[in-house]
Amino acid sequence: MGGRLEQQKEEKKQSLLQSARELFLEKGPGKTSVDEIVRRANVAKGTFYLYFKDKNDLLQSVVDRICTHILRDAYEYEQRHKNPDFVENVVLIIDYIVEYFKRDKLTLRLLERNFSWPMVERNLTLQTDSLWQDLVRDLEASPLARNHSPEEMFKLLFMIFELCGSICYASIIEERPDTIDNMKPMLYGAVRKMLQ
Amino acid sequence: MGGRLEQQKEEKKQSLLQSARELFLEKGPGKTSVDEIVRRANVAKGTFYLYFKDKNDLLQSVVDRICTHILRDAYEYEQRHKNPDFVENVVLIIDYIVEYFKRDKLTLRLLERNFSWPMVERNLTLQTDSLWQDLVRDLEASPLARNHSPEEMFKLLFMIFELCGSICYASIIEERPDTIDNMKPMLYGAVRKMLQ
Amino acid sequence: MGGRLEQQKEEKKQSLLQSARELFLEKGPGKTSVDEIVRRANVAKGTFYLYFKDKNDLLQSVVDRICTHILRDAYEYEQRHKNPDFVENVVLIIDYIVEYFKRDKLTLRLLERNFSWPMVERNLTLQTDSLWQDLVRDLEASPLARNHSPEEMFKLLFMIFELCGSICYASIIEERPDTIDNMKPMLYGAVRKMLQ
Amino acid sequence: MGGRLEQQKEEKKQSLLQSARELFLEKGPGKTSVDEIVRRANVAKGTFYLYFKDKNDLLQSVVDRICTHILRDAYEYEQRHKNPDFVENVVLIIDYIVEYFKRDKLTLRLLERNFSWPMVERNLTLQTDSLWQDLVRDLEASPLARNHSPEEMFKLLFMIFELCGSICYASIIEERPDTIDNMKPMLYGAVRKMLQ
DNA sequence: TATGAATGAGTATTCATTCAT
DNA sequence: GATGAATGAATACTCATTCAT
Repeated sequence: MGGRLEQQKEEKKQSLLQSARELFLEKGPGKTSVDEIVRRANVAKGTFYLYFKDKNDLLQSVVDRICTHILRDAYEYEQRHKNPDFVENVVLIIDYIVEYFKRDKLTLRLLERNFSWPMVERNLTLQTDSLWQDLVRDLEASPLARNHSPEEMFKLLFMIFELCGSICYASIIEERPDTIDNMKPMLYGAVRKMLQ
Repeated sequence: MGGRLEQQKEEKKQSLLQSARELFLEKGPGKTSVDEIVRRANVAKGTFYLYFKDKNDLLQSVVDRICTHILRDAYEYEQRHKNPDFVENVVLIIDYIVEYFKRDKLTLRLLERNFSWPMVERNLTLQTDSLWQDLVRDLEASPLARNHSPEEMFKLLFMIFELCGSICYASIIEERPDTIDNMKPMLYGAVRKMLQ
Repeated sequence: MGGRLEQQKEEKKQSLLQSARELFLEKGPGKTSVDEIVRRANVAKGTFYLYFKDKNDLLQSVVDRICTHILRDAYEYEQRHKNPDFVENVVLIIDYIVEYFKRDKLTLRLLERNFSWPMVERNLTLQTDSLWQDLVRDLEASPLARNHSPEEMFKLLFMIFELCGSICYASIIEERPDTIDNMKPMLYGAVRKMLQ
Repeated sequence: MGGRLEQQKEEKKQSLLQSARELFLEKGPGKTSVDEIVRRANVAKGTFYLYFKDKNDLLQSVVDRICTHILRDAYEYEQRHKNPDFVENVVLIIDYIVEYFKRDKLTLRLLERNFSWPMVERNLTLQTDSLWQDLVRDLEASPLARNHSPEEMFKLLFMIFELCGSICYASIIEERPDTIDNMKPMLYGAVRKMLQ
């Protein structure tokens, strides 16, 4: 009993989310109308407002999902290439993200500089997710933890991610002050120094 | 060199710029209409398009002016408090900017994370301005210059400013991940490490 | 006579009526959606249409009930304060209504100028209700009945109630052309003259 | 200098007013969209908002004009059929209005019970208009003026007009409690009594 | 140069009603 | 009887830009 209806509802929501993501990437959220979204999702206009408060609410959901996805992949990547040095593991994560945005400029443009601490933060804090629990464990086991409280370490990571987001946007989207490939050594250098 | 006329034209442009700045700060550029701008500037609608290509062009000008202003003040502040250590002079500049945004959240909100390397960059490169020529001279005279090419040093500074802008926005506007006062030690620590 | 079921149905209807009345008073019928009504009544959307043809039907019912209620109270009041003069008894009823609306502007606003002869009229005509039968008996026994047919007397009363509704609305809601307290003497004077 | 542009502007406004009046009469203000109004007026959507704050503002203007027009005609009619008795002159005005609404039910429906004291009142008070100045003079010269202050007399007239509006609406539109022709004697009787 | 009237495309959101379960 | 998900028509209003004067 029961599943059918719930399932159909979930499908509609997913359809909306999917269509919106595509259109936001193609034309930007500002230039995307609710009309287009529902048309592409094959859903009635009113249905949209059954699942989302307004266009911004939907945008938020889309961005959240994208960020979560990227971060999860980044962490998995780090797990697969793990090495003994904590600092290098962080660089690994940053590098994954940089490479991701190099391949997917559209997403970077959508996220603008807003990449994701909302997400990271929430995940780190809630720790509902075993992936992040592991990351936290790694953090706390790192040599850095000797000189820093957990809170300080979070702030440090926060700064690193903000820096990463800003530099990606500036260099990949605007080639400012140079291409990302020319910025990478300096960026990673900065990350390493910050974690000393 | 028909002074009178030129002067009147300049006044209109300034008036437009001034009104726009006020309104952008009060309500954000998105919620400010060209109509309101010209009304406040006491200028006819059509006149607007004699001086600016479109609303975005105007926004750009407003932001440029604000950034230039802040940076100039920051540099002057640094000149007045100069000390022998190059790194600490950079921290001085950053600190001035942070304190400025603490006092003037509205401006920070307007600039968003977009604070201003557009400006700095251009100025540093063009070097039309004696203030910046001095900064460049200082840069090149610093111990850092021994291990870094001028270009690398610019990039390093670029990263520092981006980091500063991002952290100001996150912490001052959204108190994320903490208040700016609690973030400051970490931020300045990061800056110092990056310049080692 | 399956009491239980009938009772539950009646409860739903009452609940709908009650919620609607509250909302109509608070926000006006135009600004009240069926959605809100059913939500407040703890009833499913579809259920609404089991009990009422549409929103207007419900509004009609609400207004009817309110008018019936006020008129019943007005008549009871008159019965308690009865005096030998028929004209003064009518003034008593009018005064009760005026005072009621003075206390309850929200209801007056909902009724607008539409106060209620729909109700009175119907009741007087149908005479299903012993209260009104008494009023009619009083009417027919009054000195006025000597010069007027019963029909004329109804019309006269109709006019008096319409006048009362209009003046209440104008003076209580809009203080036009003056406050109700300043209008009262003139209004009651007019009523007395009309009944001469 | 001059006229041409102002004239064109006035024409647009008139066109809007005219189209709106037609549509409001045909379908009611609620069922008339701004779209339809501008289409019929051959004017762009935005132009509408150059001349009127919103649909309600326009409705207000339309109603004002109609009321002014009817009242002016009523007064002129009275002037043409003037007789020595003040009371009968008032009845003349009321009768003109009743007959007008008998012929033009659409307008009555549009006005609903809201006929027009806004207008009368304003006109009487402002007295910018010689027609109304005459009416006021007549009022003050009438025998009634001996027992009543000017203010009381205005209130009395106000009540008479409200009664007239209510009874017209009820009897002409809804035949409640009877046709207007059957109500007329009673209505005029009431007016005469009220002015005694 | 300067004006400001005119434009009309563009969009988010609401809501009464239905109907499959 | 009861539900509540789905519908999609309907609508007011904004605003950047142009162009005749």
